[in-house]
Amino acid sequence: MPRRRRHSPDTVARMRQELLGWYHRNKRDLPWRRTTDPYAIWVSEIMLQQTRVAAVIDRYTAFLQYFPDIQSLAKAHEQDVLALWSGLGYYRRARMLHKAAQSVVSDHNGVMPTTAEGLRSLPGIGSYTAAAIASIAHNEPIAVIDGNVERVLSRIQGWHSHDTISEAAVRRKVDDFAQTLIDPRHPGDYNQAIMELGATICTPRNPQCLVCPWARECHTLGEHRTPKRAAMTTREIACALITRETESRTEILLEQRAAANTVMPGLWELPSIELTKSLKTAHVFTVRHAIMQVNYIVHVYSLPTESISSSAARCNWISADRASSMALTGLARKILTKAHVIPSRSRHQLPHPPSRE
DNA sequence: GATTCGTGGTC
DNA sequence: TGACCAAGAAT
Repeated sequence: MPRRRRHSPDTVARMRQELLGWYHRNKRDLPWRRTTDPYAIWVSEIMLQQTRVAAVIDRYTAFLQYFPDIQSLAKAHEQDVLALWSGLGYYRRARMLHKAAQSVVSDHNGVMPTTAEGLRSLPGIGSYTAAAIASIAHNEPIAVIDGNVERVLSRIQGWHSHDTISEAAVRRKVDDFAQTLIDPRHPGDYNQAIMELGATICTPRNPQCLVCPWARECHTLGEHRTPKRAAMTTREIACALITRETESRTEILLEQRAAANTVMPGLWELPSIELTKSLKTAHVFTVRHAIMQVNYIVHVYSLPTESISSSAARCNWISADRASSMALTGLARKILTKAHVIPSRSRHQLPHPPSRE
């Protein structure tokens, strides 16, 4: 027996009109909405994965300035790609984007696949990103399902997992509903519109139902259940701030994380030292830095070079000027900024172009 | 299906 | 103020 249809074709048509009308009146002016270049759309979608719009805007602009097309990205050094990603997090995204660009050049004659199915075969492009690029850049009528879409549609229908309905089953219902709702004439705008609604109106907390274009269709007006998260743990660590002066410049000792490391491989950070061996007299300051489920309390010590022993194989003297444009971890960037070794990034100052010798 | 991967803004 | 979380993908 077929499931009861909750929305007639008329209702679907009205919802499309309500959403697209709201979007055209309220959409934010974002840099990736000013282009139709599939490569630029791609870069924006990778950066936006699990990352807020506000954090992406300047990084997107800088990335496209230094890698304006697939060819320039494909021939870049990975360290320079990571340098432009420094501080954004989830660095695997940058490495996969780089590898995917090389794959497009070597295996696809330099031309990106144009369908969601084709895009899906590139590293770093999953179902969401494939649908986003195909719909926005090529008008393919395929619905995106991200955290926003899942929340918006679940709230409208009052869907949530419980004893007899698994999360996967809810997800399948959301998929079906999303694909029913998408406007086949304006798939890119429709997909961006429903995400924009989730990001600005139908937010996780305190949804603005009074101004929501879909309030009339919504069964719950903002109800949403989220699973509890694992508690954060706290860990105390220490690192060494070691500088030296040459005739013309300040240099800082930095250590490159091993390529085999599962976390942030290849990125640069301050040499770590044992907490117990740190000297109180050499203490500079303490910073807090949360990475995933761990809240780090980081003690920074100013130490002589000799205190870095046998494990210093990956250490290099780096000029302060160059350090700021390298692939630093977010923590290293935070410490070097606080210690005034490198300048803080102003909002309008783009990251320096990758420099290599 | 559950884990893992970063970071900084928000309330 | 610290928990929450943001346009996911890979394994």
